[in-house]
Amino acid sequence: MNWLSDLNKIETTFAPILEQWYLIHKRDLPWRHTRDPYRIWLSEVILQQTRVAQGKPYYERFVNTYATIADLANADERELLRLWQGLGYYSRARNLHQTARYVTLQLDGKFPDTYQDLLKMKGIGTYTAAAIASFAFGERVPVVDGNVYRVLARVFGINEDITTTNAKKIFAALAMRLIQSANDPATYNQAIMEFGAIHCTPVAPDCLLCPIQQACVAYLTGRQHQLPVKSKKAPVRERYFSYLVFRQHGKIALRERIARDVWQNLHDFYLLETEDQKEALQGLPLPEEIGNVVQNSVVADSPAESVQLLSHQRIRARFYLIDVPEGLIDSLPTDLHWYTSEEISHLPKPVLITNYLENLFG
DNA sequence: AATGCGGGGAG
DNA sequence: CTCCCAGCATT
Repeated sequence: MNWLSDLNKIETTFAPILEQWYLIHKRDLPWRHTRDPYRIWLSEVILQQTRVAQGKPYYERFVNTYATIADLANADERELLRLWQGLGYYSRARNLHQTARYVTLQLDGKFPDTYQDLLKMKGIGTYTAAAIASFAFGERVPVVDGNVYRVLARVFGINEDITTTNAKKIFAALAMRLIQSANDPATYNQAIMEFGAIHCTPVAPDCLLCPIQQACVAYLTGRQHQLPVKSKKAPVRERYFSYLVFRQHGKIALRERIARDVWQNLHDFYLLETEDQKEALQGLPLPEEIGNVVQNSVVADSPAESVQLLSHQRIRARFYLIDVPEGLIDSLPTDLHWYTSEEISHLPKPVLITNYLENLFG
């Protein structure tokens, strides 16, 4: 059958075509100049769900601060989180630290060097394991990330919803067949992601200059903009935060967030969350533990609302600056700690908090 | 199989 | 505004 031979042809020529395209069009990125598994791992974790432009300065700071995995293993976790601040998905930083310690202490500093062993590390899933295995060790295992889903869905006309388990199996199997024809697995893996990132882009793919245009099912059927199929995500949760910013002698009270919630292990102020919008301190249900203090303190702020948009929540926050009189400090909750502005600058904090403090301190 | 987890840039 | 980014862990 004709269609069968055509399909086989594109399956075997796909990888070499992309590899050739890559050699001409690739960007010069810092992690492409090393085969050190530590640096490759670092770059891959930073780039999880993160654009190259956003992650690049963080990568530079991390390799400068922690030159080796042993340095990272010995790092203070708070300092590490401070360096990660602003990048989001903070569990990545904690998992990074945990794996650095495991490799340094339990594996005698020898980074796992196969896909299967890499998968066992905290924070390393199928994508990152494939990336490290191929980039650092040349293993012939395909990366499947958001770029790959998009490129393969279009070229091969796959309509499966990419958020489903079935789709993951289909794409993984196809990717495994395709990489068999690559001249070099590492180059091919870089190539397909780079191709998705700068050529076969989500909104405006450059089909007119595409090297596989005549083999692309989406192009030939005019469905570039329908593929890949991705089901709707859950609606954004609305949350209302009222922060009580206790201040005394220029120090401010913060505490570490420990609940299973956004910004775990980062620092913020005393927080009252309500089910609906509260526009003034008077409307807040003040708990016993702070009621006395607030009643007898000077409230300096009549705060405007600041909004922090996450991908899954919209947090509307108001900050009430509260000058605590002498003697009342002992009646505040014990998990609050007092810091100077200098000390606060070293604490890892959400962007919402950092922005407020910049406003406060100038 | 579903859900939660940040922040920012592009269009 | 919407989409989605070199995903992963947990339940």
